[in-house]
Amino acid sequence: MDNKKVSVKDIARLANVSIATVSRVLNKNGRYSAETEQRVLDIVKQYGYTPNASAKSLRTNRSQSIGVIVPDITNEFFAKIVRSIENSILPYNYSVFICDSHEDARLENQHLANLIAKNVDGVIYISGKSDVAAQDEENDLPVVYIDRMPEHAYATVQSDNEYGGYLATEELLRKGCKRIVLLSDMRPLSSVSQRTMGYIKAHEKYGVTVINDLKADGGASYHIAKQKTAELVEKGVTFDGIFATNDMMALGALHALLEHKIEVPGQVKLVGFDDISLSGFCEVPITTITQNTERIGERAVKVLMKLMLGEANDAQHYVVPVSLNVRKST
Amino acid sequence: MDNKKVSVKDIARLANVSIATVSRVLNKNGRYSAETEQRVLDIVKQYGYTPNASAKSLRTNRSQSIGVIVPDITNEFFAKIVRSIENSILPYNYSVFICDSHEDARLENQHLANLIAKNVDGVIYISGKSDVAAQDEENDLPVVYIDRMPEHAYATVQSDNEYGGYLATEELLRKGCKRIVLLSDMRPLSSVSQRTMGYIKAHEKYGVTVINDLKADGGASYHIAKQKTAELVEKGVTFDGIFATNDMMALGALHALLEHKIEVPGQVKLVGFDDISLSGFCEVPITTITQNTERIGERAVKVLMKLMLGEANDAQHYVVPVSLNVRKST
DNA sequence: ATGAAAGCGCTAACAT
DNA sequence: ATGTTAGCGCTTTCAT
Repeated sequence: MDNKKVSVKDIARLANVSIATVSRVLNKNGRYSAETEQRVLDIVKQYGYTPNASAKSLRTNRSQSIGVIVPDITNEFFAKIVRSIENSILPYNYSVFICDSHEDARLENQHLANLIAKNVDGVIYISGKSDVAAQDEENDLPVVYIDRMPEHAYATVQSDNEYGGYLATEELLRKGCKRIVLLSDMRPLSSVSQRTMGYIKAHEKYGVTVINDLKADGGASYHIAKQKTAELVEKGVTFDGIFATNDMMALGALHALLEHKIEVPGQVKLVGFDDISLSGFCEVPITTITQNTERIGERAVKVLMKLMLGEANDAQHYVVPVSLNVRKST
Repeated sequence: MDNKKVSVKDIARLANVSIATVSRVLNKNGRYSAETEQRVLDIVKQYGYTPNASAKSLRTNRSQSIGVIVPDITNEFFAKIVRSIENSILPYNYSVFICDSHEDARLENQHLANLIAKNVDGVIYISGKSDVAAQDEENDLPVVYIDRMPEHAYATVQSDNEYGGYLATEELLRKGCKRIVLLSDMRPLSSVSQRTMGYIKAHEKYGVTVINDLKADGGASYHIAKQKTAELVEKGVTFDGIFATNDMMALGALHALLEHKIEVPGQVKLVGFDDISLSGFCEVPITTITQNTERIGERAVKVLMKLMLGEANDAQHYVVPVSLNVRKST
């Protein structure tokens, strides 16, 4: 965007070589003398030449950029993943388009179309879509799904959600809880059902019966969780533990309990999931499952690079470990 | 990225027109019959044709994408702005590159260079740089600065920081505080100095002397604020109010006070800035200044569009209103 | 080791 | 109203 942007042509002229040679030097393709290389590089530096990405992209059909589609960049958990993705791909000199889908499938598709039109080399995708990846199959765009796994996804990276659910529930069980409410997102997200599975398995392991009445489904939001919890209390349901499938819901539950003068962890113990900073900073710091956002982002980039370079011969599925972060609520 | 991507050429052939006509239809440049238009559009739809952005960009020298440089996408305040920017520019069919600078000037420059190489049409920039915008002047890339204002910036959008600082301090003053600690980021950020100015003006207005010993500078972080506040208490400094220039710092202060058994708002009242959700969810919900992230993003996009379209004849400086959100800490 | 030239897909003169 | 054509800046055969 300089007033008069210099091009290969200019560099070639100034260095007394052909444009082909300039291109070779710039791309380290060999077949030039050390001397020529130096000369070209000097001129390049002197004139602050940078190759025109559009031209390059047009010619090579690769754009050196990727897209990342997230449900809500405002959510710390997703923001951290995005940040890790960016950090991890920076060394490869890729740029990243961020698309916030607002948990809306229509917007997701629009964004995906935009990204394709922009010639991205690959996409990292946290999709709200529970099912298939139909349109991704058509075009052979490399896509790695993270956090939520649509069926038939070829490449995925996710936390060990089931074990996380297990750990969370086990923590409650070990601290003596017998009637544990499962406060879960009702959307058909793989992450949620996996966490639920962990909840069930922990019960089995500890020989405690899962009580279905204690399931309180709803949206993933703070408000719904708060309301659902309040309802349970007001209906007189007895319970001594809550496992919320994410921290925002755990926080909502906490507030509902506190408002009803129920002591945490005295009367009811509480575990969340994600480990967003809110869970550590609230009235009663909440025990939670830490997701390693750093690792998730790194791994997603690694896998995507593999796909983009055509080095992946078969499906790529990665699971990153989670850990229990015990705080005051248990 | 389809297996065999269709091009204007294909569409032209299939529709029995020239490629020029196809281009005209697609860009609504007129000089074609309604009938031709229909035919072309049908074919386009039928074959799912999308123009190659690289080619278009190469030809027109515009990429239909912008860059956004933020200090920390993980910070809810910045994330909200990013989201608003995205929402606002979506209708124009621009894509946005996100660059997280980690508050690091070197990274900022690298990102900026990358963006320029990627041919972005403009940049929205939350810079850590306190000074100038030297290199932006060279290349005539449209840049709008938000939140933090380097000197000589041509286009800026920011909150009414001074008034925010005034409102915050006034709230403390009106509730009877006489000795108000200013807990501020020591980095030379325009936003901080403006808020400080508001703090001073409020004192003047209410005839209360500003006590310089009560200034506690430090980084913008939770931990530093907590530590600084603890120090004040331990040194036996008397104060009855704290104005922290952002919510994370306010939270740090709150925790330090609580740990020292100082009642909030009983003994010390506290006001923050930003209105991130954390400030509403903590032990003692913190009174704060709400920044209208929505409006900031919208306005930034409006201004940037103006610049990109060459419609701005002179410097563009916008200030968006703030408001006081009274909670429990005052 | 180097150069000439074709062509990626598109837009915009310039014809007609 | 429509077509022909040059050329954006680059990579990549194919020569030499």
